[in-house]
Amino acid sequence: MSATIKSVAEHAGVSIKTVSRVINNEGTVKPDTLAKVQAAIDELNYKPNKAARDLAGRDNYVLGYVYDNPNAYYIIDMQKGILNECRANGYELLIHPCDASSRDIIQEILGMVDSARLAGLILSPPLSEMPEVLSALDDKGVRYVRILSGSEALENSPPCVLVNDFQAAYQITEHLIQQGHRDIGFIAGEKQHNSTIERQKGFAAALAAHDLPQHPEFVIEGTYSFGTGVESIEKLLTLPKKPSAVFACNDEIAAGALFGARMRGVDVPETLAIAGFENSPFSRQTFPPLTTASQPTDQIAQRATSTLIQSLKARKLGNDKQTIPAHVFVPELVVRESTNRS
Amino acid sequence: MSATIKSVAEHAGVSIKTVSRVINNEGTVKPDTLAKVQAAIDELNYKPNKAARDLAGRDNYVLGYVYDNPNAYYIIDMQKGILNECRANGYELLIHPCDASSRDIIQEILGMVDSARLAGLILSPPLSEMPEVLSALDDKGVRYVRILSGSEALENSPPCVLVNDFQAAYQITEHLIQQGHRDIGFIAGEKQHNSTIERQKGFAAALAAHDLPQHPEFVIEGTYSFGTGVESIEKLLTLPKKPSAVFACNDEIAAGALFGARMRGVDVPETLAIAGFENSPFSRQTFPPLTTASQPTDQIAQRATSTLIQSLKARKLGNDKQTIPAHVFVPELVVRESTNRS
DNA sequence: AGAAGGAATGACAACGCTGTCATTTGACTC
DNA sequence: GAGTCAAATGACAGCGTTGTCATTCCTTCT
Repeated sequence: MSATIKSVAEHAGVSIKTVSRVINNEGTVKPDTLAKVQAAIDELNYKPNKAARDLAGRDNYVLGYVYDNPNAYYIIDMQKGILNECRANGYELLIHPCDASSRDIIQEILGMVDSARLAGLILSPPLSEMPEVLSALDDKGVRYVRILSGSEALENSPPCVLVNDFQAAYQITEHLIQQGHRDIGFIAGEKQHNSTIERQKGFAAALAAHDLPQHPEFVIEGTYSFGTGVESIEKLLTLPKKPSAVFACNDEIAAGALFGARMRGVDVPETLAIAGFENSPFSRQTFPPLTTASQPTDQIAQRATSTLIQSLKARKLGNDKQTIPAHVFVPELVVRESTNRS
Repeated sequence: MSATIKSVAEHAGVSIKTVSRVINNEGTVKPDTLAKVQAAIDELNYKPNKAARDLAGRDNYVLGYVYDNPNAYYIIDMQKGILNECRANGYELLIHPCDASSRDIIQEILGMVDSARLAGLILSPPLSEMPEVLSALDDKGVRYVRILSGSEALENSPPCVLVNDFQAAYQITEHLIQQGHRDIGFIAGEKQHNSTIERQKGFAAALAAHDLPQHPEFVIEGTYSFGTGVESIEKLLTLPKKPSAVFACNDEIAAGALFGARMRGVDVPETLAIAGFENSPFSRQTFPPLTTASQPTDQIAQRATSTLIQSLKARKLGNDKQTIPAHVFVPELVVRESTNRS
């Protein structure tokens, strides 16, 4: 059906191998030969057969994105960013949603890497933070890049991209303080997630920096879900001394908190200010819209992918020991009506 | 690294080809040979190399999902359903978000099919409703399954799975009428989408069936977006005669309408009832939660995928002319507080 | 017991590409 | 103008599977 490398070679009057060199940008082809080959490729509308490349070559142009995250907006943005970078570099993407709490999650991932001969994996939280998964991948020699919460990568760690949740949470909290709030509640996501930990640290640090007391009873543990928001606000608003503002660990919790406040007839932001985190689309669609921290998920994903591809290339060229510096993203404060008592 | 078919063959004391027969369930293997081979496969933890299969075989175990849809929840559910079926049948999935309005969308899709040697494509709206895309695929002989709005498939059409938007919209409208509403607004999505057309027809049919007048000024055209909801409600609420209920073409529009109503201080559902469509997660997360029609997106996707795989098998066996009957899904009415003036 | 014929199995080429290594080309030196 | 050497190109095997066709093994029938 479609043109093969052989037909291109004949068309251009060169050997198959030379065409292969052109396709792979090996750089050792004379300019006019290159032009001839390019012309033939264009004319025949030739596309390399991925299966054949994968089979013949050492390296395989397929990346995998493994995730367990109920947040549809996050996943879609991740996919978008990854795909952008994949397309630019001739890679394909296999997606693999999974259940991180499943007993044989490791076998599942390893099996997938094996059967699809993946070149590398992109890992986002919570999978990127599970030591047993990482060490299984290390043992097998599977390349991967991690996206995770933090501000500094460990020495000699596998490549990663960081999101500075601490700083962003600090800023959000500081914004609430500047609005005059002194009693600020905190609603946490899953407490084993780094993002939760970092955000809570940022929150506490901002309070401390402004000499405000920490109220343990103002900190509610939960999950990254709407339901947690609803329930937590219930708890906070029935306290003898109530907070006047709440920082929710993500927008979904914040939306739940907003819902809960409304059910109890509490006005937002007049009586209670609510801030979220993530800048997901619905932070703009609640009433009132949510103050939040904007996390450029697609850019983070794209950066992670380019980092992975870079590390793959480094390995191919043999300089495997080279460490790729981790890029750090800092989510930006976005102020909207939910905290704006003007 | 990983075991090859050859090692399995040696381990089991049979030929490579026999192992291949086992892997592919060809059924012409004696039970005890089969058991021996299976044991060897399990013991060596052998996984067939996809690239090699794709290269050697006629058929390729990779499906593609091409979509252009801003609705993250919809896409994630689609992916989930497709992947379920893919895994059950040993297929891989390549996802390809794209811009349906792009000039060379057809070349883009064809190129993707070519270079990844896709076995078949899954198409959801709006791509599944674009004649130029479909005929390009037909010309190229690319197999695909469509998901689209309707209640009956055309004769001899390529395989598809239908969603009966008409009937669901009829039910929602009837529900509003039963709540005592006589002046009901309608906010449409993109008017070229079949789903919009069918939902509007269902709406009109229900009004007619209950001898209610059609108010053209109550019908607002827009897009499937939050913004449309906000703007449309503005238009409807400034009419000399206002509707007492609104049927929005999807949940996102409905959420926007709710937002708009709230901005104008209009109580929902007391003064204005609002219904959406889709049962996306945030229809449960607005205040008050939205009445809607539940569309089992992941099941629809799974069904579409199994239909595609079935049609692929049929072609392989030569009985290509066999038409696979289209399955019809009817979204179910879900009543929540946004229309419930009790 | 031998023939016949279908079921089960195997040998081998082929799929389209890349890696290795050999060969050719051409620029430069003396 | 012959010699040198790097750059450019090519010939060929091999990646792990499946398709084709040949072969072997049974079962059944005469």
